[in-house]
Amino acid sequence: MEPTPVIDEILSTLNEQQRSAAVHGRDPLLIVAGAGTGKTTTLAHRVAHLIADGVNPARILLLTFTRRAAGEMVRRVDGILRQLNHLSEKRGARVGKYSGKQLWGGTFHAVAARLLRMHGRSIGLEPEFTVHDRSDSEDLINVLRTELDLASAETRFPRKSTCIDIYSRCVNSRRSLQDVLTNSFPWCVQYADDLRRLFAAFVDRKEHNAVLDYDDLLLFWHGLLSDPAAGTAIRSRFDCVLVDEYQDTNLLQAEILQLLRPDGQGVTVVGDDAQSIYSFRAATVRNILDFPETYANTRVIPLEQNYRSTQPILDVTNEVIGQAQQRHEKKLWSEQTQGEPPVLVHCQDEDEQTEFVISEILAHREKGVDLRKQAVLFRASQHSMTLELELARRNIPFHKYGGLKFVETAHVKDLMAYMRLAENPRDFVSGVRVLLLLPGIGPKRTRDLMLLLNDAGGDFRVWEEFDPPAAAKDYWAKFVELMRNLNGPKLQDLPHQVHCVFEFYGDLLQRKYDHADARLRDLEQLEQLANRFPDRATFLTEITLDPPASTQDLAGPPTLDDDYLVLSTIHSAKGLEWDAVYVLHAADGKIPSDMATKNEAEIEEELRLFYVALTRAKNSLYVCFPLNDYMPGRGFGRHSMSQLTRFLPKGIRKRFHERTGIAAPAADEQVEMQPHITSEMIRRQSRSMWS
DNA sequence: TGTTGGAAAATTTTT
DNA sequence: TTTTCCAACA
Repeated sequence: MEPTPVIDEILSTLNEQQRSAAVHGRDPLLIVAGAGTGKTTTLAHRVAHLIADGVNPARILLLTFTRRAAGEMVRRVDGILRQLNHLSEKRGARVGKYSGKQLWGGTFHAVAARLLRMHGRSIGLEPEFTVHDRSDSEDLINVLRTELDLASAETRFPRKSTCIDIYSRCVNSRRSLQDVLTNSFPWCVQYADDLRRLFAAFVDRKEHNAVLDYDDLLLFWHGLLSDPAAGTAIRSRFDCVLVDEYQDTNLLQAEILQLLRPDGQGVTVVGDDAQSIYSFRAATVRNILDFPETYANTRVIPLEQNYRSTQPILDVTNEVIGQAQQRHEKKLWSEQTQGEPPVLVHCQDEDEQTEFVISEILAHREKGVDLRKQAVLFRASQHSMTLELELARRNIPFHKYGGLKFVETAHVKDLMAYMRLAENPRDFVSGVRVLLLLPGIGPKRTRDLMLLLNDAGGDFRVWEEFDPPAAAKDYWAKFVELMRNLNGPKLQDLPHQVHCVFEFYGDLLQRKYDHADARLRDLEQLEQLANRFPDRATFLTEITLDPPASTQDLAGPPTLDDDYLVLSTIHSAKGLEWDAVYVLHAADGKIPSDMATKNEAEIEEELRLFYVALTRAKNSLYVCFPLNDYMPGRGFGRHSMSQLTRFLPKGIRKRFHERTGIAAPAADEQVEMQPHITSEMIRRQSRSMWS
């Protein structure tokens, strides 16, 4: 079917490169989209065009990096389609009603979970599996490490998180243990045999417990596609597959894409090699660089016109990324030739940096730039601690993205473990977590009770026979009743289930943790959150695969007059933009991070990360660096580390306006401006300090 | 089972 | 400097 004149009209808002990407046929397509070049717009128009061209939206798969990105994409596609329907009707053209709501969208992991619940049975995977997050996997590794007696070796065995890192990298980069150890974890090579035993047990145990972890979701999806019957079934579901942020996919994901569309027909990938920042998760920039060789007849379309930043900012970002050794040459340009030069701020110490950033943010607000149009970016979550305290003290609302999340706090994990054990009584890690909360019950009894439950086929009634130790007497009967009720007919309603767990667990929480009040309020929020999910399995899976990124996400859609500043790790800022951007701690040791300068490849990734931070800015860009700073393990002082980031050599510095920070007011002055502190501020603060 | 002390190791980004 | 791990003890 030829595109209608109506769709041509809608596509007329795109520039030439964008339009040719949108109307490209079914041959493999690689869109190399520089920062701020209208990537989302282009992709949304392409999807709308496909649908208008007769492709059933339910047969389009849109793989994104976060659920937020997926939601945004669906919203945009739907908007374009509504416009299309409207225009067609006005012209009296006969067109079917199009909708973007039926699109398959989500992260690789979320889509994997959906497909595995639908088709898993055909490869012998029961659909009732629960999903483990990273810390659950660490817990399981820890159990197995003890069982296999690996911990008592004379030399120190790698810690549990290192074990998971190694395992995960093997799976996601499709490389052998030996290979991964030699290249990425050379100090663990001596444990190769023990690790192999450990991982074998890990795989067995996950199967036995009916759980899948992040890596399994991809691995099993890959397996599903490799199976002749199931693979054909999945492949026949989709006509087109579009992948966003392709530079941050790993080899396993690239193979999944290839298995989905072996000939590349209907495949579109979008990305920017200059923004590849997830190699620690085994992402490889080779996926996007090698795409044209992998798929025959690939058309490569670059997007170079930037609609986000002013030219003075682009001049700097172009030069910064120009320092990279391996990249696709491209020069971003903007029609907005005028603008303030970016500012390089020399601060004596972190307090001065904080003072400068806050006063500048307030000045911008005075000039009409809302707080929500401004963002403070940093390399590591910890880097914003001082700023957060000061913002709270001055009553300036903010939201922090990245770092420790709500669902990773111990009390939320506890509550979720009850729900998960009810959903899947074979889930050993969740069972252990829940049982250990009871006084008088330790590792030994926990193990026995879980084995008992397993033998009973997951029927919690077997626990009624158990004679609890004195300390657990008060709790045991109530606990078993709770677990039975969670799976009984009386407690169908999900928020009510959460509430019942809350009532039982609240008591234990107060015995176990400090800040009990704040934690209890978190759990109330969780109860509210449960309202948004249709059933328990969906709730558990979604919360694990896409946890609320900030506390704001829990409060529901923000109201219009709700203005707040954004604080974010650079990683979590990917794909976003603000009028004014402040980059903190642009000093060697922090950017690039001390921990990521072992080799050239790592340093180059830090450079790209810095590039991502700078390219978030539309009009104003501030890069701050404190001269005197605290460095872990070295104490406080003026360090050689604390010099301006190596990513801004003299030549590039010339493009900045340089200035000094603002000294913090004297101590007594500060006391005078002390505002009232709300519980919300304290909660926000304390939350970020728990682990 | 639960707590405590001491030694050793790590210190970032996240689906 | 702080966190994590493990062994010994109550």
